Amino acid sequence: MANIFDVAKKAGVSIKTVSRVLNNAPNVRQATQDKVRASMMALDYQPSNAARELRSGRSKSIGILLGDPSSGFQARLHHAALQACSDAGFFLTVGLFDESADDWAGQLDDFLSRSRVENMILVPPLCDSEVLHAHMRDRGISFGLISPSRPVPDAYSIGMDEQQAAFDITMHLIRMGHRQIGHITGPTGHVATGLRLAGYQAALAESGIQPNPDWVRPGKFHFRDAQICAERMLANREERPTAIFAANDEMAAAVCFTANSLGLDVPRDLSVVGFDDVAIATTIWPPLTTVAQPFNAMADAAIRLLVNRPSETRSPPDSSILQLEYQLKIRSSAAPPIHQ
Amino acid sequence: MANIFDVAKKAGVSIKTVSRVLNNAPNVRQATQDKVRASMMALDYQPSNAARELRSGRSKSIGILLGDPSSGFQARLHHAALQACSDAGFFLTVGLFDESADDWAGQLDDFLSRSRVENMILVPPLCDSEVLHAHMRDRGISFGLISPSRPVPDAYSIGMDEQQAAFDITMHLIRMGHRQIGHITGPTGHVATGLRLAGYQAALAESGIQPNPDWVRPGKFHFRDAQICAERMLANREERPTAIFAANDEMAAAVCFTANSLGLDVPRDLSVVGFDDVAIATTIWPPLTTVAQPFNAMADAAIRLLVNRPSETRSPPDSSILQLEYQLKIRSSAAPPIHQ
DNA sequence: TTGAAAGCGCTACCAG
DNA sequence: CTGGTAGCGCTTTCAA
Repeated sequence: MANIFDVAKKAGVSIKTVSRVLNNAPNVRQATQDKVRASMMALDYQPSNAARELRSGRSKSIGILLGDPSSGFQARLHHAALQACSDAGFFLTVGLFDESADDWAGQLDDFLSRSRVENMILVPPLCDSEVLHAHMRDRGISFGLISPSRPVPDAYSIGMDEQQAAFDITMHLIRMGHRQIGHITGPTGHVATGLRLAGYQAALAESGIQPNPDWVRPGKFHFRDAQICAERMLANREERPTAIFAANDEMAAAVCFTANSLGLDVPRDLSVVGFDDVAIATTIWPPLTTVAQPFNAMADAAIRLLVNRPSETRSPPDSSILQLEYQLKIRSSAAPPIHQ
Repeated sequence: MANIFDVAKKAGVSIKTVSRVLNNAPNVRQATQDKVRASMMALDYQPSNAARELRSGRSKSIGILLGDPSSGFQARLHHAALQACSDAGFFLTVGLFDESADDWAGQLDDFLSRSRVENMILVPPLCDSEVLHAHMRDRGISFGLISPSRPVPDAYSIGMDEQQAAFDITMHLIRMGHRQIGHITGPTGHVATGLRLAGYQAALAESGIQPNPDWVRPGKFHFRDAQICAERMLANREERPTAIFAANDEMAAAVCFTANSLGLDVPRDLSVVGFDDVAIATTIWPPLTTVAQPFNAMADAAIRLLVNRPSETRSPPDSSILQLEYQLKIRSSAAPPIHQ
């Protein structure tokens, strides 16, 4: 494989000039640049990451810590990070993380030493750990947080307006004509749980709908728990919701499942909406109407901020969360209620 | 961060000796080794991958090409590869691959140039592409194939006995007392489809059960298609299967879904079994009885073979598939039929 | 069994 | 705007 000397020789310049072109340094005449680039092209030149990293001390990898692989949310974020890295010419170095183990800091340290990355992306629930933040600061690691509960000093925080999204999707149901709307929440203690619930409540309030406390139940983000919630909510044939908003897609799938087993057709007899837009939303049938989190945009933003930090954004991260645009995905799990 | 000179100085040896210890080279006295290791420990020394790679030309990364992120199968394999790499002290470099694009060879070349890996793992469907094999051979890349349809010269092939597994899980149903067993197949053209079907048929034959052609239907490995198959199979209340073996877990989930909507309880009125043991198998309720593919063992084996190649297994790969042990996961989606 | 020294491919300092 | 040259941290020949 060709190296920088080959390119320089072919272009009739010094290796330093080739290096400048490679790094988009200023002060290279356009004509020289073109010559160099042509030469690189002709030789199918690819710079050696190892050499660049060794010499510059800067790594072309961005680290991410991932836990539960069966979580659709993490899987989706993982894929988005992969995509974003690839687009930015970086590599993603994944550290498998045991969230249930005690030693979070130790696990982080091991990963940092082994991988030598200097940029990290943290996703929930790790992104809210102050111990982890402190360790990264100590080691001079820059980090981006995706969907943290609150911004963190010296870190880039990226998220979306979850409450507004929950409001919107509930309003979608209301505008279709639903007034009996249930909600299955996430686990207590999880920020998203509160935000999504608040959005749901605000939508009801704004529409003058009296909330029914029996129709708000805790599903812990799990299929099984949500199934039980749905059974309870739908048990009373006289008085049951015509629509259910589940705080994530796995739970929405569970609601569909339960409805079916009670002889209810989705969406004819019951509308169901979810949140996140992960794999299961389009695996099952009917596909779920849900809130699509801007996973790709979030990962892109995180990487761009991390990577452009010294030049473009020369300021240290401000202490706020960069809110990205979510999207309502209208699919077929929700429809107007049947009025008799 | 400490470097090899620091370690050498502290241990009172030359850097060459430290290097020998690092690489488990022979010809280092035990006492010297201990001294060096102690010194490494004390300084919290981590060798620089960049420097090692630059000098030796050998990379600590193993490449993998991944396509459809919503495929539970690929997601599971991805995670297994991550785990195996981490255990072996390697890094996994993922290339996002567009299986639906034409230019497979071009995509591979790009990845290879950019990443500079010299070891690759290929998973279905890429692992069966002869174009890809040829390109890797040309570039001197060693590669391991997971679940290829047939072994490939100069490559390590790893898989499991799919037909036997399909036989086993069908027999599991039969031993519970089922005699009316349906099967939903994968897409035609996919090796696993034929193997799993053959295992199913062999089990029926061995048990003297007359196969019912209406009860074998094509689900293409997709939830939606399988749902339609299940509706057809279960439509006839007089004459319908008491158990269905779906050729993957997503389709088994679809069968559960359909059964529910027809007022059938799983497993009381219908037993359902799947294949693969991916995330959805334990997300839904009841959890699926299924065949657990040895994902972790397959990834481990692939990496071990790739990495130990020069020394341990000095022979080039023999042209056979290393068959690993699968496991029947007995969960609650299958039970004995109710006899009246 | 150990050590001295060369050099992998690149970036960065300092000249010109 | 461009070039010479030192050196990142390690592995590897070659000697001892």
